[in-house]
Amino acid sequence: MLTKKSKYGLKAMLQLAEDAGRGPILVSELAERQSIPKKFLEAILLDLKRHGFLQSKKGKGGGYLLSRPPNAITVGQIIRVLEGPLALVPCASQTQYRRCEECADEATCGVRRAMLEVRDATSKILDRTTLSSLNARSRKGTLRRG
Amino acid sequence: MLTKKSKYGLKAMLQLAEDAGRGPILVSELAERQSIPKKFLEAILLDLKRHGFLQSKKGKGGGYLLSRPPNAITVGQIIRVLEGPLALVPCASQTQYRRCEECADEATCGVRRAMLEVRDATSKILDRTTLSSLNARSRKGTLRRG
DNA sequence: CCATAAGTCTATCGACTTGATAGGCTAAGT
DNA sequence: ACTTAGCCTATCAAGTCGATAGACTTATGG
Repeated sequence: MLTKKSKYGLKAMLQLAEDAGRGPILVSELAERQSIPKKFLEAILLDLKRHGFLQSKKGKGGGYLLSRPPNAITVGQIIRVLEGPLALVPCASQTQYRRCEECADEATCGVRRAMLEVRDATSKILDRTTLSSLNARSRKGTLRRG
Repeated sequence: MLTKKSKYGLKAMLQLAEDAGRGPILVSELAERQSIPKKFLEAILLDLKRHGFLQSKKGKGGGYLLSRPPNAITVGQIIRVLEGPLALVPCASQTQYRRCEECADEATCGVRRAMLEVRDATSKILDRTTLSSLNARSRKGTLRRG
C-alpha cells in the first residue's frame, strides 16, 4: 500500500498539472481543494521541489508550480521519490538495487524471479503514465456531470 | 516493499513445497536452512496454518506440511495473507476494497485509475505463479553449479 | 523600510508497525 | 512419565506514519 504521503503528493501534482500555466498555486489552496493537512503537504511539496519536480516562489503572489510540462512528469517518478523503489524486494529494484542479506543464491532465488516480473509490469505502467495523460482520462470520466 | 514476514513466509513455503511428500518438516530445520529467526518463523507458519495453507503435527516426528499440492498454492495468496492486499490504494483492491476517505469522486480519480491498472498487472502475475512453478524455474537456474 | 504574505526549517507528538526474543503451556508420540 | 515440538502470551527496541506547532527567511507592495 502507498502511504498517504505519496497519495497526497500525487493528488497535489495532478492539481498543479491541471492549473499549469496559471502562475504559482498556494499550498493552502492545494491543501483545501484536495483535503490534505496543510503542514503535511508543505513537507511533501518541499521534498518534490528538492527532487526537481517543482519550483516555488516566496512572498505575496507566491506558491508552487511544476518545473516541467505535465506530460514530462510520470507517476512512477513521483512515487519513487515519495515512497521509495517500486520493487517489492530490494534485489529486484532497478533504481535502488540492494542485495537481500538472508538470500543465499540470488541467481536461483524464486522469490526474486517473481518479483522481477512484477517490478517490470509495474514500472511499465507507472513510467508511461504522465500527469497529463491521467488528467485527460479523468476529464473523460466526468461525463455524468455534464 | 514486502516486509520480512512475507519474504520469510514465501521462502518457508517454497522449501515446504520442495520437500512435499516427505512428511512434516521441523520449524527449526526450516529456520536454519532459510536463515530465519526460529520464533519469528513459528508465528508466520501459524498464521499460514490458520489460513488453511499448512497442516501441523505436534510431538516427536511433528512439524509442518502443505495442506494442498504445491501447484495449487500461489504466491499471490501467500502475500495477501502475510502482507495484505496487493493493491497500492485501498480503493483499488479486489479482495479488500475500501473507499479512500479523502477522495471526493472515485469515478474521476486519476490516481485510482493508474492503481487499478497496476493491481491488475500484479495479480495477473502473482496469482498465476505457484510454488511448484517457481521451484521448477529455480532448478533450471542452478545449471552453473552442475 | 516596514508590514505582510507565503514558503522553509526544526522539532515534537502519539500511535502504530516491524522484527525479534523469552517463557510457559499443551498435545502427541515412545 | 518423559520428551519433543508446536502453540500462546507478553514484551521489547527501533523505526515509520501522519500530523501539528512555532520560529525563520524571503519577497512583494505600499
